[in-house]
Amino acid sequence: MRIATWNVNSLRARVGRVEEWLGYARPDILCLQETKLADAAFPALAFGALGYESAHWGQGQWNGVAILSRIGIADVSAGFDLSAASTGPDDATGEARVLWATCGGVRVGSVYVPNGRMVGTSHYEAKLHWLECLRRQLAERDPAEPLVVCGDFNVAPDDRDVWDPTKLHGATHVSPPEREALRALAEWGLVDAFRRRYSQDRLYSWWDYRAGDFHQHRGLRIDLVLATATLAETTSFALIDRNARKGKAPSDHAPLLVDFEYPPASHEASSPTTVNSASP
DNA sequence: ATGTCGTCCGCGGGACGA
Repeated sequence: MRIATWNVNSLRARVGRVEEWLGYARPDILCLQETKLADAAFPALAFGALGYESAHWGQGQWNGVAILSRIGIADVSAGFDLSAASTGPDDATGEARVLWATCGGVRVGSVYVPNGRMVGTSHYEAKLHWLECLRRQLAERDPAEPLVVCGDFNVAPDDRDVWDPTKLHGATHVSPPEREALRALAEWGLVDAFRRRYSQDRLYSWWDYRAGDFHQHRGLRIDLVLATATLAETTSFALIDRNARKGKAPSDHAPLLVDFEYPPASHEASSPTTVNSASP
C-alpha cells in the first residue's frame, strides 16, 4: 500500500501537477494540504477520472485538507470534536486543518499544522495548542490499529531535518516545545515512517521559494507520514520526490510517499503465477 | 537582498500569509 502526502500550496494553481504526479507515482492514498479551496471548488471529478475517490474539507482562501484514495474511502470526519473553549484570538482548532477517513482498512489523517509564525507570539501558542488537540484526538483511538497521520507538521523533528540549525536556533519549526509535541505523538505510538528507511541529514521536503533555496539545498523536512507500529514495521520504501519540486509552477513542498507491505501477504494465498515465477 | 509565491479585491498593484 502506497501512502503519500503533499502540501500543494493552492490546489487551483497545482491541479495539473497533482494529476501528472498521480499518473506516475500512483499512490493508493494521497493526503493533500493547503488546497485553499471551498468544498464546491474541489476538483473531485478530475481525480475521479484518474480512479480516485476523495474527501475534502476546505474553507476557501486559506488552509484546506483532502484525502484521495483508489482503495475506498469511508467514515470521513473533519476537524476536532471540541468541547473545550478556544484558547485565544488566534486559536486555529476550528480551521480546515485535519481530515480523517478509512481507506483500505487503514485509518488515515491528513493534517496541516499551523505555522506558528514567531516563537512567543499568540500564533505560536495556538500552534502548540493545536498539536495538543491532535494528541488528544489520537488518545481516543487504539494505537494497535493500522493508522497514519500524514501532512505538513510545520515542525522539523530533529537537526538532521534542518539545513542550518544554527541559523534557525530560536525560530519556529525547531523549538523544543514544538519538537516535544511531536515526541508526545510518538509516545502514543506513531513512528516517522521515512526514518525507517533513511537516517541521514539533508533530506528535505520544503524549500523557500526565495533566494534559490531549493537549488542550494536549504530546506526543512517538515512533511511526515507517521504510522502506528503495525504499519510502520512493514515500511518497504520511502521517497521525497524532489522532481515534483522542479520545473514550472511547483509547490514549495515536495510530495512524500511511503510503501507499506500491508495488509501482510497470506502464506496460503500463493497463486500458480507466483509459483511459476519463483526462482529455482 | 526586503530575495517568491499564493490569496484577495478588482482591473492595477498593494496587503497579507507562508
